[in-house]
Amino acid sequence: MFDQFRNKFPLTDEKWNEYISYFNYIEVPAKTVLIEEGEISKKLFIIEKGCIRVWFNNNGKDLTSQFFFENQSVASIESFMKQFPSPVVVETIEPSILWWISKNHVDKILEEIKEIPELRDRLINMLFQRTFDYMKHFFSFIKDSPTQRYLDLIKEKPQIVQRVPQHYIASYLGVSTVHLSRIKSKLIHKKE
Amino acid sequence: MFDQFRNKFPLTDEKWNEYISYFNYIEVPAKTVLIEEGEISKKLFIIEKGCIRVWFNNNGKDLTSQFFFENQSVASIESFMKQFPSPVVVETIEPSILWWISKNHVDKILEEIKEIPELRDRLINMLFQRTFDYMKHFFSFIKDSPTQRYLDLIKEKPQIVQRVPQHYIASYLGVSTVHLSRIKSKLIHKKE
DNA sequence: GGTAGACGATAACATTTGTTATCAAATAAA
DNA sequence: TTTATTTGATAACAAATGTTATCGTCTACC
Repeated sequence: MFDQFRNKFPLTDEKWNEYISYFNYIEVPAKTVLIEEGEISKKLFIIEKGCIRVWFNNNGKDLTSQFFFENQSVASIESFMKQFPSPVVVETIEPSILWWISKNHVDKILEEIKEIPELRDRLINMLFQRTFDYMKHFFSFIKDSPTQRYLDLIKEKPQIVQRVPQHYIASYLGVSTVHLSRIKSKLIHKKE
Repeated sequence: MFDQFRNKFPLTDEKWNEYISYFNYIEVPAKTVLIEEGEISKKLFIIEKGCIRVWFNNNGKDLTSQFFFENQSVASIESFMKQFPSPVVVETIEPSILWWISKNHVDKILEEIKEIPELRDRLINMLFQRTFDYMKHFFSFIKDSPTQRYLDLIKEKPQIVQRVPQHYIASYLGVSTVHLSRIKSKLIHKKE
């Protein structure tokens, strides 16, 4: 699992092995809640196999903010970084194989990494990149119609459309399940 | 202008004076375009007095993404950091007094700052914080009604409601000017 | 002072989207 | 296999929001 990333990190073998020894292997069924709403998140997950959804409860309505797949890391990021109650639920969609690492160990790694200029700069770039990604996602909400957002999703994140049940996609796009059905139906009839 | 920030930066007086010498003073009237759409942004601005709007053009429609006021720094941030064409326009709303600094100088300062652990960590925290702010803004779009977003705006950013013309606020909230008028009107009648 | 432009309210109508309910198909569990 | 659960489509109606047009007020500028 971790070997594929080995060459991306200019670390000694000792450090590398120390870091990967912090990770714990688990297998979980579909619909397993990994982090509950209100919980202070102490774990960050890496997905070896499977699919995870991050969502929050808005007056009983299920609102999905992100999906994650193989080789991505997942956490209730604000809760994990700042140690306050998680506003979101982190939950598997498919049966999944995961590796998790504790907050303490991540902090330790981060502190050490910051002293290595190359990795420090990469962390900073990653944070910039994340901001840009959020901006992009955010802009699409104000400027595009749900139909356009659905078309973009098919184009840019086909995995989501293929692997995720449609009502989760609706909650991700910010429309009702009924309306997403309508959108799909209209798209099909236009094509013909 | 810069003295008020002096004690926040653990720098020698020489460094501090060098850094502030990079800034250039300008005064501009209302509706001055500081960065055009498509331009590669070379400047970052700090507002001494006035108010700035960042917006982008979506099929002829004016969509506002952010407002900035006194003591805030403004740039077409993706364009400035990555040097690609700016997707947004940066424009004054009121007559403004500004200080700008060039990309080269910012890069120089950032490189030097990264070597000072306290400032480096503050930069990293700032980037995390920015991500969280974007997430928050983004979430409010999917979970709240325009009426709720307007009420939040009054509560959390009263400056915007007070100083910014209403049609810009509508474009910031993602609704038509007519609809924002309706929202205001309904709120007034409910209160009575 | 007068005039043009910017700004905001409102009405009438069109379009989009949500809600509730029902049904059918697929899937998982027993 | 049988049954329950999940998933998705569709119809009918309600609510939210956009569009276009008109009008009044205010402000900047000549």
